Amino acid sequence: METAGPGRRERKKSLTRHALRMAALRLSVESGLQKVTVEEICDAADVSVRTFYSYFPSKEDAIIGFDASRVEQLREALAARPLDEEPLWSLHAVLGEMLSESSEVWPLRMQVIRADPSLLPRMFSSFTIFERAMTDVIAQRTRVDPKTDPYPSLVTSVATAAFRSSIDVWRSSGEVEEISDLFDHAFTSVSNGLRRGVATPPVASAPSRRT
Amino acid sequence: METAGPGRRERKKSLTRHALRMAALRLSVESGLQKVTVEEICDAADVSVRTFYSYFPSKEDAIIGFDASRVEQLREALAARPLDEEPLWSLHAVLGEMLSESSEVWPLRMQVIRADPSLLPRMFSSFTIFERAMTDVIAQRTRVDPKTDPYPSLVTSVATAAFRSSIDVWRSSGEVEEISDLFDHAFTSVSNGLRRGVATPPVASAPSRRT
DNA sequence: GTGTCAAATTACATGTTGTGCAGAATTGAC
DNA sequence: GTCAATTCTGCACAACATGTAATTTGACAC
Repeated sequence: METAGPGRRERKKSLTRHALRMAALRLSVESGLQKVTVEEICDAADVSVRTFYSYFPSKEDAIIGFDASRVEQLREALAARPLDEEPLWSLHAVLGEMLSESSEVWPLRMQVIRADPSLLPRMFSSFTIFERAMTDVIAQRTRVDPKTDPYPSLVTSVATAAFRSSIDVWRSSGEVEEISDLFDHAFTSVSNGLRRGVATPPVASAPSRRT
Repeated sequence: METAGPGRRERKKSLTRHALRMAALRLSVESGLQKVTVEEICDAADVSVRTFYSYFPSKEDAIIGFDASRVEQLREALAARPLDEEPLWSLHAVLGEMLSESSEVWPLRMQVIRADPSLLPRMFSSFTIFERAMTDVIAQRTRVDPKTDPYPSLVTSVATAAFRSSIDVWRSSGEVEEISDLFDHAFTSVSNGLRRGVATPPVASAPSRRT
């Protein structure tokens, strides 16, 4: 055996974490998050209630929270973008990757949110750590101090705003349009300065996201 | 007497609401929101705990929540903007008004947030109802259906993103710069498509906000 | 294997939050 | 003054979230 990787301890931890998250999702899909108690989630995952709170600060975070490990992945993804790319489009690439990730949690997550839309703002709140990471990387790449130069913070918050808006419209339109189209369009529109009436040509200056 | 206005009932209600909010703010400034219990707030405002929850859904909302009445004011402010103004700049005007409002709550609010920055994301979450209102008005003004046309949603979320980012940078820079300058600069930058390296001339295409 | 240490899990106790409910008090209209 | 509607209140109660101390588990050296 050569799978050095993380030891049994770390492996069990992420297993428990995942079990808790999936239990929370599955139960919430059935009955709605509000009707599910932490105790039920823990019974399903076979851990004590107290342990739950050492993995997630609250019930909601098990559903819509952002993993610190995931943030690191995305940080590296952003750092790997070509240096001459406009930061806005680098973020487009990273967020697009996030959007199209075919994990098992997204469909369930969306189902829970559909039953309780008040979770959506809360989910976007949890993007804060992600935004901070992106801001840092962009500041590094553009060689400015994020504490004084507003640019890195502005680009990331605008990019996530485009992301948010795309999901919102996608949802309120009955989830009928292709979300990646809305997403691409949003970035093109932002890149054009959001001028009204400017017909945004279908992904003109946008590097294509899918290979 | 001719002050028809709202009757004694409504007047008392907003009085109680305000008393609760101020009590929550004052106590939180002293000890931090987490150390303050709802019971203490209610004692200070001289109402029962049960009554508190008929005014605010949670303790945090008393501090950073968005009044429905305030949303209506801002809705009207947006509707009153000239019709030929770019929506982005209409929002700039409305949000700017909000930023420079010299209410008694903002300084206290900011002090509480300074002691517990995790309230900031939560506060922005409460902007949701505001964003929905703005989206509606802009859809009306541009004569599109906000359910299918992504433009209104996109402009508002980008505008609030610029707002958010300005506050963030203002805070992390030690609150030393003039926030309205950061704010104006952010909108100019967005209007220019966020292109890096494009020297954003100090409020070029921006209509001046202050008379 | 055995011993040792650090980390993780656990049960227990506890304070707080948020809600349902039913009765008392207040308000405004007639 | 009567009456209906609204608001406030006290009480009960489930669920949340955290501190603490004891126990179990994994990692590592010998």
